[in-house]
Amino acid sequence: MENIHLAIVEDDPVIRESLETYLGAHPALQFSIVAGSVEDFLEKAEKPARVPKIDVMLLDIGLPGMSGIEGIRHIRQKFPETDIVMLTTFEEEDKIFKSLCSGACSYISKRTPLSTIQEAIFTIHRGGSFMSPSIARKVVQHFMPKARKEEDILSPRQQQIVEALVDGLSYKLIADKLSISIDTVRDHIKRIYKLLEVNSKAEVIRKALDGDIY
Amino acid sequence: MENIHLAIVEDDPVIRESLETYLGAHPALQFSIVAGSVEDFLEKAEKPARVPKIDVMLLDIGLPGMSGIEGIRHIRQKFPETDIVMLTTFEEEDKIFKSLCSGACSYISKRTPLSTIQEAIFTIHRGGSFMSPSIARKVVQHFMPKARKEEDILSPRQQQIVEALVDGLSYKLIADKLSISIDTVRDHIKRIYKLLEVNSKAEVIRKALDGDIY
DNA sequence: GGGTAATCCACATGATGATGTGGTTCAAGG
DNA sequence: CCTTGAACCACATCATCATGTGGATTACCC
Repeated sequence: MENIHLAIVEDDPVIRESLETYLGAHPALQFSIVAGSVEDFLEKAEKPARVPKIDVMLLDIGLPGMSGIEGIRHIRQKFPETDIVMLTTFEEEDKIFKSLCSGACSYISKRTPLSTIQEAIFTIHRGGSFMSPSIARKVVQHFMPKARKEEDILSPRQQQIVEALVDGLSYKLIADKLSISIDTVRDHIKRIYKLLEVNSKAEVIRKALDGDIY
Repeated sequence: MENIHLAIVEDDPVIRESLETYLGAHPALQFSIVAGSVEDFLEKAEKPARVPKIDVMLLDIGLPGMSGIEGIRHIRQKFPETDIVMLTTFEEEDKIFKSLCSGACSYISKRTPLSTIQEAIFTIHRGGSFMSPSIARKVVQHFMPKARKEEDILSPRQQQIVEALVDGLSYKLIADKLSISIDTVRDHIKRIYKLLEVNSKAEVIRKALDGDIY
């Protein structure tokens, strides 16, 4: 099995060195770059004649200068093949999602034992993803049925109309599609607006796409 | 530590019984209901005078009768407190997401060792979530920056306009917000339509909310 | 220095959307 | 039996949107 090339970006020297020592001790793991900030990392990545190979990267969020989340974009630009693992003390939802949306592939709590982090690196390099359980829970909750404020307040017919609106159809096309008069379409939409407390197509589409309707 | 009450819905008797035997052997785990289909499960859940307690439920997808995914809704209606774990051979993306959207909290491959499944149950009962690594990867990829078809094709100003459209603002309000003439707003939007190859506000909002723009 | 692109603005026209009023039919429930 | 609500349709009016044509300024690149 080939070596896995790692990078760490972490400002706390204690954590950084303990990771470096523990993970570096494994024969299949080796460090390409160890940095204290994203800026530092990018600079070190420029230095060598040829760009170093990095398979998996451990990235802190709370960094001096550019935050880890901002850093993800820059790093992915230069290292599109690298799997980025956020390693952080915070489990705030918005940080988790911002990280994932920016392109991180895993999100691990710093409280996680080193041995588990090591396992995670192998898992990730195999094409998987490792999430701390509490973080995974937050992620799956994002898919879950929402609070259902509007649930069942729209009749089946009204839901069809909303679907059509979301598909970008005009009143005329909706009328054709559902084989009803355009005035009836207007009528439905009037009622939908009242029910959803909106007053434009745009807002309906937004609500629908945000999952605020069903 | 209190006992964890389990349920299994799985049509394959071999798998069902091996789970029952292995997991049931643990002193902290006990089975409330074991069923071969969702229908079977719901019937058994009705029988006793008082509704049985179920903390964690293992649910197969490929079931006779109602599929596991359909079943999630019915089960959550009756057992809103139960954490539902999909346990399945399939790792198809749409099934994963349909399950999560219906309210499953974890998704585990049947190839996973029994000991890991057992650990997962404890993790889940603690309020976490367990995903097989390959499945977790598919989940996080859903958050990742998309194929970037439209990336960078919109100028910063155009992106501001799109944002405003998504917020449901009219041309007039956008003009006020950006302190420009309404005709200029029209002008921007004309160009945006050409770039995105659409011809209505609705489609722009859809694209933006689907992440097809940035 | 001419080409290109982004931003800005104006005028005009037809299509679409938002909203109100008024009416019919049918099915479900008190 | 009568009310209520969903779904259906029509007419009317004003606002907003979609689209075209034409022009100005700035800035950057070859």
